[in-house]
Amino acid sequence: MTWHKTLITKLQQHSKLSKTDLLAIQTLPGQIRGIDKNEDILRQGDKPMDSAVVIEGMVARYHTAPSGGRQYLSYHHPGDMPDAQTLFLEVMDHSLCAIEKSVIVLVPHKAITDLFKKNPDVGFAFWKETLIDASIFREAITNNSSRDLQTRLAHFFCEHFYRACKADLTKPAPCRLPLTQTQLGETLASSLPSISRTLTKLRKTKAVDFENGYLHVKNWKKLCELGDFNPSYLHLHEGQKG
Amino acid sequence: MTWHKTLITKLQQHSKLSKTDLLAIQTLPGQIRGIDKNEDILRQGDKPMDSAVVIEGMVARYHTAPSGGRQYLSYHHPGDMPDAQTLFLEVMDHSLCAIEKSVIVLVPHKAITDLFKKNPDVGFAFWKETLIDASIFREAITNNSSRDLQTRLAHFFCEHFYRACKADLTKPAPCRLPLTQTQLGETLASSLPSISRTLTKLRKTKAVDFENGYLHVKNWKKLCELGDFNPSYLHLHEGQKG
DNA sequence: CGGAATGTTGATATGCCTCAACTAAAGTGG
DNA sequence: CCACTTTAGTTGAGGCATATCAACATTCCG
Repeated sequence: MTWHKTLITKLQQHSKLSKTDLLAIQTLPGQIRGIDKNEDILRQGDKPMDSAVVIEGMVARYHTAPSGGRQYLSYHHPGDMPDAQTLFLEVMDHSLCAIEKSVIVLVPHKAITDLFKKNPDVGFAFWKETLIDASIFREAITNNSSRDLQTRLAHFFCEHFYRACKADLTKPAPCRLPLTQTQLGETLASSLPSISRTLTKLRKTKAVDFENGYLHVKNWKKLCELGDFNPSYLHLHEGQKG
Repeated sequence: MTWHKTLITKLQQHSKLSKTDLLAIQTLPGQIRGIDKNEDILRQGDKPMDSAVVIEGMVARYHTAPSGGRQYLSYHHPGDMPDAQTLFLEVMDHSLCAIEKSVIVLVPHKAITDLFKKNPDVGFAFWKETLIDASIFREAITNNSSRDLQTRLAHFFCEHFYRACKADLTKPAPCRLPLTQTQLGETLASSLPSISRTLTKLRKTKAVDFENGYLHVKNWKKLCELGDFNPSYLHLHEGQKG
């Protein structure tokens, strides 16, 4: 299977694409690159000439505080283009790293924007992707600002599980989520000990269990309630609005 | 002055547009609407057929918690299109309201996307606008998650002041910021009393003063330090990558 | 097998929330 | 124009969630 298929599958989660559009996407050139665990793909300040499509693994965006601490902003899975904004924003305002050993494809900006000019609907699909991204950021603001830690954690698990299901990444019951508790803390504005204690509390609800990089969702409905989770902000109702 | 000029000025803050593009933008139809203070323009769940351009005043996006509380997500000024995402996302995942008496222009989605198909560079300029939006959301995640309250407040003031200056909204020294302390709290993940106390502390630094809906920046450099503020995430270096 | 990274648990400290009383300003109607 | 009501802001006291520090247990990995 070519990497184009991975990208197309992702776009089709929310956009309808014509035969012509699909063929056009498949003409995109790209250079495959393996990334080690914890390796940076891009750093704040970089001015890349291409954008990455995730093919395997998981990558994350993060801000670096003056103290050196990290604030993780989002996580990305196969089919995602986590630095799509570099198509039009020259300078990276954050960094991009691999959470686990990953594979990406680097696609030159010029090839992408030329494609958009010839096939506007492809451009709209990519645009929609970046708009869903923005919606996820908005939800993260609310999650980290307005919810208590247990709700926050549960919400984060819900989002990850829901997206993984939609992308069909989670065939067997346990869902891969290769994060340390430290990273969960750096995502959810919390400290490692608090994360640990809150995980224990969540475990006792019998709704989820998180251990060794795997998420075991035992009671989805209950987990959604615990996390105040409503998936509408993910906008994955397939194909509506082109 | 027609409302198109307001929109064009905003786009030109970050994108170069050709004569043809400018003329094309000026053919956009739009319906002018006045909005009262605190009136909602759009609510979570709405499926609008047009997008709003702010012409006068200030509007905000917000999430509503189950308890009824608000989390403000962003603030928008003349020239902004705060619901641009509805071009491609059918359902509103948040609400949009006027912070003060405002004027907006409603532009039909169809007219906008038709324009993009004929003039891709105009589409790219709008796209860039939504990408800057996303960058601001990312910064808000970090601000509300990783910084202490005083830094958070100072950063918020920096962002507002910087954007106002770039948009040339702040000819006289005091910069309009028509928010109550309650709203500041609902923006910065804090309570009213904490905001009040922190404002007093900030006042004592002689870097800023905020009162009666006006922001008095007295020492910009110091305020930036207090707020850990670096404007690069606003991507307003005019015309590059246009 | 040994060292590093990760996770658990406890004790203490603290920033901020909540509640509450009060002041000040602004908007409303007689 | 003034009394009344509402909204906005200040300040204080007490309590709680969570940060921080620390010791220990566990797992991972070369």
